[in-house]
Amino acid sequence: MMELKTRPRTAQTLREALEDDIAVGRYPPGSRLDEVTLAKRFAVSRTPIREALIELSVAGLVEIRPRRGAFVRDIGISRLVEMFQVMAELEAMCVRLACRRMTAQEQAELVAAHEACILAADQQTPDGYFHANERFHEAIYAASHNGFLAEQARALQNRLKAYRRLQLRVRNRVKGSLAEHQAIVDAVLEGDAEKAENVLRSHILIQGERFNDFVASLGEQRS
Amino acid sequence: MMELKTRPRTAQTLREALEDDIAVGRYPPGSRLDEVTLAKRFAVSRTPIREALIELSVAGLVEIRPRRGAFVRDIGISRLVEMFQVMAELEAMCVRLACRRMTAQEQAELVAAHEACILAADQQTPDGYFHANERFHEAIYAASHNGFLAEQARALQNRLKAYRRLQLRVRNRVKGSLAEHQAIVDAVLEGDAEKAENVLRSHILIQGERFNDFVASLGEQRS
DNA sequence: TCAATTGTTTTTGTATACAATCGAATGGAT
DNA sequence: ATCCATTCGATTGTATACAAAAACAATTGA
Repeated sequence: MMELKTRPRTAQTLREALEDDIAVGRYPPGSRLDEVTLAKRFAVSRTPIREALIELSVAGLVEIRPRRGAFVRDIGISRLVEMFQVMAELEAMCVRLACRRMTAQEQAELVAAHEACILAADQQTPDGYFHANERFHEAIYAASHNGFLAEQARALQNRLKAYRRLQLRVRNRVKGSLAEHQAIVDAVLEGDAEKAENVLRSHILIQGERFNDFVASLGEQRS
Repeated sequence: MMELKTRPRTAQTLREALEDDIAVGRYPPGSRLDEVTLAKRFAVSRTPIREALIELSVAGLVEIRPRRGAFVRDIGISRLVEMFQVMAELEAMCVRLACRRMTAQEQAELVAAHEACILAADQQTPDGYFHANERFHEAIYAASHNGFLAEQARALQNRLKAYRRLQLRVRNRVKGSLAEHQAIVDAVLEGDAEKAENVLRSHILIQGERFNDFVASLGEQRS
């Protein structure tokens, strides 16, 4: 047994805790989320656990099959590609708007985030790059000045988190990602909305494709 | 008092029932959704009511302020415009994909839906047009062959339902909507993805603008 | 040996009971 | 009369109890 009872100090919600556990692979896709087990783990009753699971199911991370329980949603590769396609379009929309509306501070933040990415890439710390990358994209969402769009983008990014993380393991992907970021920053600073949009769109789409390759290569190894 | 106890025969879920009640204006924006009242109305305990409210809050229709209850989300005019902007982009993406990938049956369904719209418009029954219109857009979502995208589009359309309904009351809007539909169908049949995308995008955006006008005109009346 | 049916056990779904918090009302002081 | 504090009521959040359904196991029959 010997389970850690719960996450220590941070007063996050149950939903967030479960979200992280799923993203980090503690509960792998397809696995069953037993209510009483979770209740014991977090030292609460089943009620708040159920409520958290319902939230996650609406958010799409978990699938609740009536009368038989909650399962970590196992996203097929084709659906994953679909999700990256939508993500690409949302982000493209974000930069397009950002080009027109972003303030000087927001431009500065974008550049700063980009430089943080470069730094993190130098240090060969993939997790560091992951976080810097999140900051970079967040800067774009915020600069769109469309709060609803930003929320949608964040929500979807969150759902894809686990897969994006994996994706960075692909050979030379960090380097490529960085070059694409550079092109995006350049286009934004030039005010070339169309170019920025196109570069960002393919920056995201490429992730879906690379992930596809990644999975395919796993399949080859096995055979 | 004299409340109807619950919707009669249809075995919809609690969430759907509340969704409809909100869309139809039974619970206007900003109003409080008292758990015990709802529980009595639907003749269930608070537990399933709470779970439904949580679903609605994640879906964005309801806002849960901790320790003080659930409220029908009052969407400000500017946020509404933001939502229509995103909706426009999602639908544009749908037709773009649909142009490339739709089957003959799907084309036929789109045309059929369009004809149903014309019919409903002739009969001057705004609610009839509303439903025919939903069918038309659903045809486009489905034809995108991107299941995730279709889900997102449906979800957002659902959130905007109440406002789209109101919006059709604007003078000559049905006529204009119909003309736009015709242009979309034409472009799709020609296989002109770019044209279809642009027409559909402005078809949605116009709704946000018209809604804006609508609200503004209400303001004038009051003063 | 395998299939099917029945009985047991586990787990979800719902109701109810209890605890904690918020807000309104009341009362007192300036 | 107004403002602040305290108390009481109402309502949310959580725990527990109960009902119903599904998964599982065992036993019986072919």
